[in-house]
Amino acid sequence: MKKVTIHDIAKELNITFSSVARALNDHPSISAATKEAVREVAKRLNYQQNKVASALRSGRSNVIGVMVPNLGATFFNSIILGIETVMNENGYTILLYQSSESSNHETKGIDTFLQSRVDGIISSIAMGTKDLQHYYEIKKNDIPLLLFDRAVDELGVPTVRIDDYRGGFLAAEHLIKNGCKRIVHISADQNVKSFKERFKGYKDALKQYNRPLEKELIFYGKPSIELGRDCIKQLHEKKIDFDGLFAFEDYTALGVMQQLKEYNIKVPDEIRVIGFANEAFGAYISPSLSTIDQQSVKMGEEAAKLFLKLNKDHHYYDNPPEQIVLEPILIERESSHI
Amino acid sequence: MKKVTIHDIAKELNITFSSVARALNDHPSISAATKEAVREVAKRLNYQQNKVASALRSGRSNVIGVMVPNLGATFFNSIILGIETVMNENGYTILLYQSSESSNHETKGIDTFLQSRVDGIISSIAMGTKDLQHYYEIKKNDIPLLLFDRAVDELGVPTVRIDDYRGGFLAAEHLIKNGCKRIVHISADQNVKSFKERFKGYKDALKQYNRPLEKELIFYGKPSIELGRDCIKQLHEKKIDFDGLFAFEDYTALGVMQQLKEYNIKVPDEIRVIGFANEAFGAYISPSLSTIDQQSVKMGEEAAKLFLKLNKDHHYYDNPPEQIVLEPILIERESSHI
DNA sequence: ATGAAAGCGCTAACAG
DNA sequence: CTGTTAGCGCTTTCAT
Repeated sequence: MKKVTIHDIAKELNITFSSVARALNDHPSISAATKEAVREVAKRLNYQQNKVASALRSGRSNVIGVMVPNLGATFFNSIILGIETVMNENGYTILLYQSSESSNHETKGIDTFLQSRVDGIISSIAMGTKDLQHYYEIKKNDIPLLLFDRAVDELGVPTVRIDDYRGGFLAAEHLIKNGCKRIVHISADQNVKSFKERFKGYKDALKQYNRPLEKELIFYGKPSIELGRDCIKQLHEKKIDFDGLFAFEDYTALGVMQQLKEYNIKVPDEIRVIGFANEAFGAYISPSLSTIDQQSVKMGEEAAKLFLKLNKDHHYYDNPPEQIVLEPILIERESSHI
Repeated sequence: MKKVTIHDIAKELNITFSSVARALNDHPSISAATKEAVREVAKRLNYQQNKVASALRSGRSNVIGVMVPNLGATFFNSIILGIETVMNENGYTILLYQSSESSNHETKGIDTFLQSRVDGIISSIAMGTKDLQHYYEIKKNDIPLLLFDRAVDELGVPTVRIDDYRGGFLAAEHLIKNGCKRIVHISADQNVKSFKERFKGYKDALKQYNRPLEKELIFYGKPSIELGRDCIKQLHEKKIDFDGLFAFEDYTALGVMQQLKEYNIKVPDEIRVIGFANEAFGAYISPSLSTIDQQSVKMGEEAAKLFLKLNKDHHYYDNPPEQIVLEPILIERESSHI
């Protein structure tokens, strides 16, 4: 079945194909009668606009490239949900790419986006990315770029993230207010900005409430259940005394709770625990896990909205890059309650 | 910055743009020397192929439309992960669309896919979809269509799903083997095929082990924690005796466990519970939840692979539609163990 | 092995 | 209000 084009419609009506095109695009200088007739024939012939041709000619594709480090993470899936919802309402479609935290894949994805002539790119930078060359390439091509979560100021593009510092502060403050005197913090690789910020929030909360920062209460590792268990084992072996624990992400906090249970140490009675990220499981384990919500769906929505706002008049890069910072939300559950 | 095209490269080398095109596409009848030279200049000028033009002319876009009912569900996110991984390795990019379980949205999405001249569509049908018109439209356009999970035979297209019947059977059989005499089943809307099949598996397991099917042990409702709690409340009020429970999905099973805990009924000692879907939280609650794994990532991978295989020689619809049925996997955890 | 030429289906500037 | 015309950047057939 040969695809029907505007030429077929034109022939049917004895008008030119450009009139048809205008009618279909609801151009003001086309009579209502013609529009009506064109639409009728278009429907009858089952016409489908060829967006590829349209994109080639007009230079606009109505496609947005969305790049995430990891499609396996709830956080990024929620972001995609937010972006897709808003973008779709505004007539854009999502071209999806996963960098798998690799700079190479990321570069390939961005190449694909540029080659596909996307109208913009919304991305969260892969952990493996040191050289930002491929991101500069986007700007050089004058393609709107927006970064979320794993953002970096150096690029000078709009960003949406949450206030990790504030999240860390809230978590630590919450434990302090719940009577904790010696609060352990488990963190990770300090060149991931969010983790560093959470740590900083913790430190400043201690300072503000006149608590000392104690080296023996700080741990580092890779986000995992195992990390949490290990830390508790170490604390136990070294007989280090503590009554609160703030883990930089929920799975680590989960490991902590599991290991404490094995040692028969009661949460929250003896140790109060809080995580970060508000993973789905936290509400269902017992005791349920207090945590900091990152508003991931909202982050996606805000990213899309900011993008659309800045792109409205096609002066995306004209002003200093706007930065949206979302408030983290303290979720108080059983694990931290006195 | 004006985009560089094959014409620019041609000018630079004093050859025609068609030679450049051929060189870049590694056409056999181009000398190695020319190819080399072209590639060098292309790199130097930072040439980026315009896929839009290529797609328009060739009729192939290397884009696959992926439609899911709900981007908020872990299940579909895992499927997307599987599809993206395999498709990406094979040079395809994913155009993503969410139907939100609405037939209208779904139709709009499929229109977009067709207008974007995708090379194929991989979809899971929205719950709200009764009329399959828009899916027939895809076939009429001779665009390869593959359905996963929410598949329907009527369309006569390749499908990938898990054996829900077998899953239901495995779940019920597992409870029987763990000594359960009276097994409750919670299901839902029986016009969702998967749910009906799970129920059928349950019934046949009972039959095979010479257990009667008892109406008072069967419940229906909308997948939710509340549903699980409600059922337990009803069973409790009516003082119905039971020692096993198979919920058609994990959140319902979670509600069951929560309510049993409130009644101080011990799982698994007094009641053994199993869910379906292997949601992330199941491993972390206590007692941990036994369930049936749906192999969602694998389902996505298999969908992509089958699509690619059938599309290899561009005779996608030439043979009777291939059906892949994945085996559900019984995950034995604490909630069902004697 | 390379060149010439046509055209995919549309948008948009210009002309009337 | 409608028609004419010229491409967008590429693939591909037919010549040479």
